[in-house]
Amino acid sequence: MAGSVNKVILIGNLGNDPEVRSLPSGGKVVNLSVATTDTWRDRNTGERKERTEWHRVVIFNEGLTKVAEQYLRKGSKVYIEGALQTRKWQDQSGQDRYSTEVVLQNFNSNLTMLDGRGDNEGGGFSGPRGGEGGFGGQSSGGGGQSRRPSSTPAFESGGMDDDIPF
Amino acid sequence: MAGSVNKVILIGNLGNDPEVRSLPSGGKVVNLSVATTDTWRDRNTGERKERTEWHRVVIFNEGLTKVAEQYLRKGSKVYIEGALQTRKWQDQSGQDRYSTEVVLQNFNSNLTMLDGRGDNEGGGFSGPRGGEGGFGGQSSGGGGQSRRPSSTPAFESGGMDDDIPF
Amino acid sequence: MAGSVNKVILIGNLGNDPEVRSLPSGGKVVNLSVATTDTWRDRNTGERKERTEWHRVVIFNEGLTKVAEQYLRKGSKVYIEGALQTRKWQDQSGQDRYSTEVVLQNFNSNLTMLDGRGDNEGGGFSGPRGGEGGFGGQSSGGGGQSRRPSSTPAFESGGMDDDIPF
Amino acid sequence: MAGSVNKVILIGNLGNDPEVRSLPSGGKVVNLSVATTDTWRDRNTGERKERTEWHRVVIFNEGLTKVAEQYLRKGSKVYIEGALQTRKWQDQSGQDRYSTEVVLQNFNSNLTMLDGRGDNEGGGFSGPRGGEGGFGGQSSGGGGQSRRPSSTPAFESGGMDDDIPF
DNA sequence: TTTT
DNA sequence: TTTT
Repeated sequence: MAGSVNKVILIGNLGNDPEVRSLPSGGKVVNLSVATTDTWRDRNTGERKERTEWHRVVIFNEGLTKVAEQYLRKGSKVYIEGALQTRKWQDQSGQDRYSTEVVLQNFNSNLTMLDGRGDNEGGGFSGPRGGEGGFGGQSSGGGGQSRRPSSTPAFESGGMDDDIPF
Repeated sequence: MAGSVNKVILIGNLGNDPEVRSLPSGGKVVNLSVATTDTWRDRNTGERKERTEWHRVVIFNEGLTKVAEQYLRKGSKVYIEGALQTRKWQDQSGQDRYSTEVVLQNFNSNLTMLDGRGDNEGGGFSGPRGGEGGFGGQSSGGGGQSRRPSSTPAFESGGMDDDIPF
Repeated sequence: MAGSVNKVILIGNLGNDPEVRSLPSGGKVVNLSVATTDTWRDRNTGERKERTEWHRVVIFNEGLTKVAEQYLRKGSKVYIEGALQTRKWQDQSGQDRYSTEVVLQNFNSNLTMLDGRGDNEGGGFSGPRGGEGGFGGQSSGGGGQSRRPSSTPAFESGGMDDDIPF
Repeated sequence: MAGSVNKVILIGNLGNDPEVRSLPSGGKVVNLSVATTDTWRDRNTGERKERTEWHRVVIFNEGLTKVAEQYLRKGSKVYIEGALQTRKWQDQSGQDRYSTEVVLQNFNSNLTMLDGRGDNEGGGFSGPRGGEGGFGGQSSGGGGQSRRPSSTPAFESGGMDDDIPF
């Protein structure tokens, strides 16, 4: 159909290091688990509420898989732009199951690291962005994750949820 | 967590009439099934490919449930802005299952009908939009589905503006 | 800088036919004037208010200039995704002036026609989209402005899909 | 008009402290100057290029003016969601001039601070977000700009997160 | 004027 | 200048 748009925009933190898999074709696929958290005050009681949502993100775009592999780590804050896709699979009993993922496949995807350096003393970094001369995917990598592995954190666990479907 | 964004933007068509359910609270929930379709040319064969994605949309926002119920029908083209949410449920065998939906619950949601009138003879229409005086959700409904022309409301025309800078 | 996002999303109507200019380089630039209108009810008086905003859109992306030139006309409804850019120029008295435009230059841009056919009896339609095999810009063109019926491209009908997973 | 969308999404840094002005009505308006930067490699020379765009952002939304005033400072990184608006004014010579701004006025706006703490010694952090019980605008404020340590809000500390399921 |  |  003409006139279709399918876009997801997320800003959140990685729950784990990126999972990188190699494809037979030689390419790579990267899976991210990204948390977004809404907090609000209960209209009646006034108490602070919180709900964390976990998003399964799959990166096929070549430039973006590199950014993810090199710069992202557990705890990294990212901006993600992709498309919703529901994949069908069979569970062990042969039953049909569905998983919905945020897919970064084409040029109309984006992955940008939002973590500044914790210890921003002068250096800096600016990863490759597929700008006017780009390669099919805008990307921007941020530095400094590997330099502070021990301080990874920083994002608050909201009551963890057992209910995660993937 | 602070600094979180969870946003989905869709433009697509309804695969069915909206499903409206009443809640014990007196409120209503509306479910939509929205199709988006990507088409592209195969890099190698050059043939035209197409993939349709179906999105489950759930509307809790009161203003938007009204718009959906009144104006949307099977085939309607809509602009939707909501958030990704994965819900856990049990299937008949008691097994955990998960469904990911696009939820329109809060002010930061939007539902706009994009169908002009197929036979644009006369009426016009501009539904309620929660603008500056809004009620917690921006909405704009359009009439003119040819299946219910008689219910197309006729609003007045907007005047021209001299102040355009180009 | 890393970690930057500059994105504009518009759905509106063209106030005029697209203005196409050829560049010395052989490329083309297309300018669109796009109107978006907000309507709301005055909080106090309850009367209906309306404000129309005009947006200057500039298309450099090659695939999208073609879509604009071929399919868009005065009145066309479009979905646009681009970036904000402010350009400096000198007026006749040599004074500096600034114009802010929505620029569609790179892959991270999109232009999709949202007009169904005015006389939508039967045919569907599916324009070219720069999908996985795209050329640096997602695009979807639609025909059928009633003002130029003769040039309406005849694309095949996209039928409804049985594969709905819910 | 129905079927209109006017949305701007920015992630960038403040070039200056927010400018806060009080209105006769008792309300406040906050102006931000936000930079976004695109970097790319020149297709021919291969050298790194950069273009910084400055955006004028105007916040009328009450909840968001508070967030801006309390938490944002020169250098802060922010996520902004608003609408494009062009304003007409007269320069000293009485000539018409136009300024295009990103306006955060209604519920369909958002302002979220993206700066983690520069010196991440201590805690996590979670600012207020106008969720389901919000006041007409989603907001998230973050503290910890090192330039005003004394005003760093003391939010509860986030624990380490062993619980992430994937 | 920011940031990298 | 559009559209409703």
